[in-house]
Amino acid sequence: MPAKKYHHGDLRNALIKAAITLLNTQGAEALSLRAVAAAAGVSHMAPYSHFKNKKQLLQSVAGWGFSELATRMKADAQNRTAGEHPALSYGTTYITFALENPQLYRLMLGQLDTAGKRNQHDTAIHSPFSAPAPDQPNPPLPEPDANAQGPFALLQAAFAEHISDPELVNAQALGAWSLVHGMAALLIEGHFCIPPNMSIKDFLAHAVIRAP
Amino acid sequence: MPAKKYHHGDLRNALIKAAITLLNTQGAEALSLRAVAAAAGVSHMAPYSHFKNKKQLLQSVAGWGFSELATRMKADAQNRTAGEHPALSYGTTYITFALENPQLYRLMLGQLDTAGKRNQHDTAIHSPFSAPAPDQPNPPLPEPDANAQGPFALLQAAFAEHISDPELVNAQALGAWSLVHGMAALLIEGHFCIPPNMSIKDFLAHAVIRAP
DNA sequence: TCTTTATCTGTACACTGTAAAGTTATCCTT
DNA sequence: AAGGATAACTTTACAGTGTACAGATAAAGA
Repeated sequence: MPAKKYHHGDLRNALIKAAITLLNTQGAEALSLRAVAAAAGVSHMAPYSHFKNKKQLLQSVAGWGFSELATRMKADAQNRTAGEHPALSYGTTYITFALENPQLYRLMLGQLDTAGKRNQHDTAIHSPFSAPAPDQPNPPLPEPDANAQGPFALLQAAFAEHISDPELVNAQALGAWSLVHGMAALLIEGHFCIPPNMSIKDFLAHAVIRAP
Repeated sequence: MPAKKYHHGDLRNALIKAAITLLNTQGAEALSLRAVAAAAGVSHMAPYSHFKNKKQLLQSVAGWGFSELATRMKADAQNRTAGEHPALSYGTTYITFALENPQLYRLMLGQLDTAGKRNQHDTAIHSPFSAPAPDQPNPPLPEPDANAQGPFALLQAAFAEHISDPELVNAQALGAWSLVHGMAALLIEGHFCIPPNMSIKDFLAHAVIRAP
């Protein structure tokens, strides 16, 4: 293993990794570009060889998180018990991930928007439900995988099995996504807790509104 | 009207107002303490006479927003058509508010947590669904009102009418809250749009999951 | 070997939040 | 009305931030 080279060799991924470590240990406030560089053992300007600016580094971190989340969602969905609705599986994985990685999840949410200046036609949803595509150039960290069919499409397909109206299918899928997304956000901010005698999956199932 | 006094007289509220204006015109990135002070026509240290630090100013801004939102929710809920579920009314108002004030809403979300350092027992939910209590000392801006019964309690009561199990009532109310919260967040980040031929209320009603 | 090029360092600057001390006006007592 | 206490505001100062620019270094190709 190379001890201390001038050219790091894999600085880009090392920076993302360092950022995640820093995030988990010191919190989001301490996540400065300089601190990340120092944690990776390079000068505070080295990151600019691999990222346009701080925001782009954070987006790469978020992208890695989304990629990781998508991988887990896919895996859990395949292992689910027969007859279980895919949405329940996805949602449980999603919420579990958020609760296990609150700092990272918060950062992911923060990088979701296009920095406020939403320009014309960026349909790139960049979310767990439409495949992240973390970054274009270098291959990111372990690179879970770039699956063509995002979870959201599968979600729609699941609802389409019992509903004919395509607009209703869409609304239902978006409703499921919204519910899970909102619940994760409220949970990690501590606005309520899941009753200790319930699993996340049970609670999620109970939280689905019974239409009158 | 006083032209230019050394003692502003109402600087605290002027700062909150200036912050909101700055937020809507220049965006969140430009919302520095110094910029807010300058917009209010005072030195950059003047805010420290009224706020402990920047975070406290932002929390007051968020608090004003929550107060405003709660007022609207209450008003709309009272004017709703007979038979309409309170949750649908609340949700529509909530989402409408978020879409009309995306910058403010984002800031409100960001100030929701206890700055990451969630300490032991802060049950203070500080959200639209449990009354904001924007700040303790000075009376904030127009001060909509401090209603004892928060929207969330009313939400629970509405579900309790048709459901007996109290734990299920709670889960349903939290599910409704999560759905609305998540949908608002996803909408303002542009992850999907409400079909142009649908009202927010219609879409929300269609998004409620039809349990199998 | 020499040149090119990507990667990393050093220096510099504008801007941020905030600490400390000084200034000014208002209020409260007499 | 005089004078002192106090709250509101200003000035100065400093460490930390993101980033622009120019230079140093090492790897790769000629």
